[in-house]
Amino acid sequence: MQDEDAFRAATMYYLQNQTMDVIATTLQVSRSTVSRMIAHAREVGMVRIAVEQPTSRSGQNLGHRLAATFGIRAHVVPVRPRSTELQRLDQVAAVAANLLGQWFTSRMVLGVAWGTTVSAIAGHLRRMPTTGSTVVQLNGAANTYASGITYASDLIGAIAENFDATSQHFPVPAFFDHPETKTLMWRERSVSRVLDMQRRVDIALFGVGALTAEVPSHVYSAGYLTDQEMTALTADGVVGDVCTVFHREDGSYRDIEINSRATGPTPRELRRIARRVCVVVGDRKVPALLGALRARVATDLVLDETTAGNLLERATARPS
Amino acid sequence: MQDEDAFRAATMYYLQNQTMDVIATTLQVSRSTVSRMIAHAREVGMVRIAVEQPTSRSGQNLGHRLAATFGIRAHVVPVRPRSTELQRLDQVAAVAANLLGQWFTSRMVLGVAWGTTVSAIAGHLRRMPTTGSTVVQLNGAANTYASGITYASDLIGAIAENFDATSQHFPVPAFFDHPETKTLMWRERSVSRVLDMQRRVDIALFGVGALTAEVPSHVYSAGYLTDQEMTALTADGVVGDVCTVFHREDGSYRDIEINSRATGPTPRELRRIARRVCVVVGDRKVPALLGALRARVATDLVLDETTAGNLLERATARPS
DNA sequence: GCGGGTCCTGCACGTATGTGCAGGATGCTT
DNA sequence: AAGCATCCTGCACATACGTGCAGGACCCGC
Repeated sequence: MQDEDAFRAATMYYLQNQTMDVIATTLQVSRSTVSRMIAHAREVGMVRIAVEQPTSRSGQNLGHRLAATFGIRAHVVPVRPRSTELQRLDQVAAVAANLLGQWFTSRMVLGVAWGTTVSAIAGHLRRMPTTGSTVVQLNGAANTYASGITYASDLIGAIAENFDATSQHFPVPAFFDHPETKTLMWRERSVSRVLDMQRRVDIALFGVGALTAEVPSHVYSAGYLTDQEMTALTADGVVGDVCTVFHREDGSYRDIEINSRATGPTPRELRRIARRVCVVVGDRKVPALLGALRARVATDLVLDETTAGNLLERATARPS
Repeated sequence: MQDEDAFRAATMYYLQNQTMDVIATTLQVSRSTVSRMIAHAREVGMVRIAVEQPTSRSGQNLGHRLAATFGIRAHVVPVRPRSTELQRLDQVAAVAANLLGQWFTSRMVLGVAWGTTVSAIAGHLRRMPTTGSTVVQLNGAANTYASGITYASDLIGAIAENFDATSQHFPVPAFFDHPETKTLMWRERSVSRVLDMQRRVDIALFGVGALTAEVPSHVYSAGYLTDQEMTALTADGVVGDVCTVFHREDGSYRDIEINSRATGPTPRELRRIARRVCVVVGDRKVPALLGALRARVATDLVLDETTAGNLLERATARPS
């Protein structure tokens, strides 16, 4: 049996730290095969590696300070000082994927937003079979120009497949044009089924969108919003969004017209979810992130250390 | 900060799988230092590695068959077919130590027996700081000839130290000469304090002693039992012991005179403990192990695969 | 301020590990 | 049964990693 030998090899390698040569002899195969078997074992999630903050030490480091400031669990990812934002995204996504793999188990429901960040995370997931679990899309994804559904749909599908979970898509646009349409659609059974599932989410996974971005987030670039809408948002003091629901830097999100047409859960709705994992990379996202944290959308924050530093600085420099 | 950098290095290495060279550049140290930092991180338990049985597959393998036969969780350790018993002990102990490290956390109470097996496990523990936890000795250790206390005491102390736990010794002989002495001692506060702690044990760790051993177990060799007592045990059909309480191959342990003078918990008392980890190596221990399992002393069994094979064979060949 | 610890680092070397490639097995198709 | 595609293996090489050793920083105590 394929996996059986991989398990033996992985056990001998990681738990008993034998060299691959010894394992090869035991299993009567070549050393290279053992190398491949162990790689396989890692890929299918048979091997789980966790690195934990040493418990001691006076909360002087970024992680503890973030935790103390915002009442969240912070996972600060070390990155090289001069790495590009894309590299950082990759690193942070790798860590987030690992964490998700540890937290998500059988019979759970995972809610995911869609976007560059979540997509990067999906790319780093390591196969981990579960049973009876579900992956549900948190916000709509079709826009006026392209259906956009393929993208979000592939993403959800890939994540679900990774966990052997069933996937639940959300067949609505990111924003409705008219609030009334939303009200009506929300009564459709095809939609309300998804909404029901969203209420059962155990872990939510999302990034934040930044309105102020030099490189605009997917939501703003791909024709989801008109110029007119963008202007209105700016005038309202909006800095970004979480799951297509916009907010200001102080964490408020009321009286923002477009939110009545948005399809994702509001911060208030999100807060009903036990574990809410927010993954962020990029200094330009700091104001949006600050607002998101003040709206208490996250219980866990995964970010690179430079962004973390900037976030803390801005949070303490301009207390809301 | 020492640990801080080790954490960064370990994260980059294990979670983002960067090469040590890259990490060295980032941290501005030499690659060898990074290698040492990561080794350090592993040693202090900052890195946790678990290997899990792939969930699938038709319970044809030893682990599943053992689990099904005895209603326990079985952890079968792969070993080289021609390895010596000492090597196997080493391998199995490494795995057991790893499992213990995963299970034992802050504010728990760990009960340990003492003996060759437990001693080997202690040697493989990786440092893992906890708070508010306790390690308590499960059975007495002084015999007629030598105090024996040093040995058991060092063992308990070493395990406790590994977890930053307080240790609770059990200052009584392995066996009393007269049952009445036991009764009286059990009322002493110094003893009853330990007994109270034993009742709060969350995880128990022990091996099994085999009476039939070619190489006799510590308990039988070191002058703990007289020749006369050994003869009596054999006549009674005794095959081995768990925590100095003897049992027969069918799992019964009543009407064995010496048990009334033994200091360890009986199977019945053990069964009150939620997790009971039995670690066994050696074919000669199979009959004793079989009896122990039938007495339901264990919830988790860690053993090498040849012993596992023999155990299953004997269990099915001679159903009690 | 000087000898003698102890601890830590980088170097250099040998060993352990990952991977492109080519040959062989297996299984499916025609 | 031959043809073809796919998968798997071992070889050989390049790379990555662990560790003994020697030099330097630091800390004491006198």
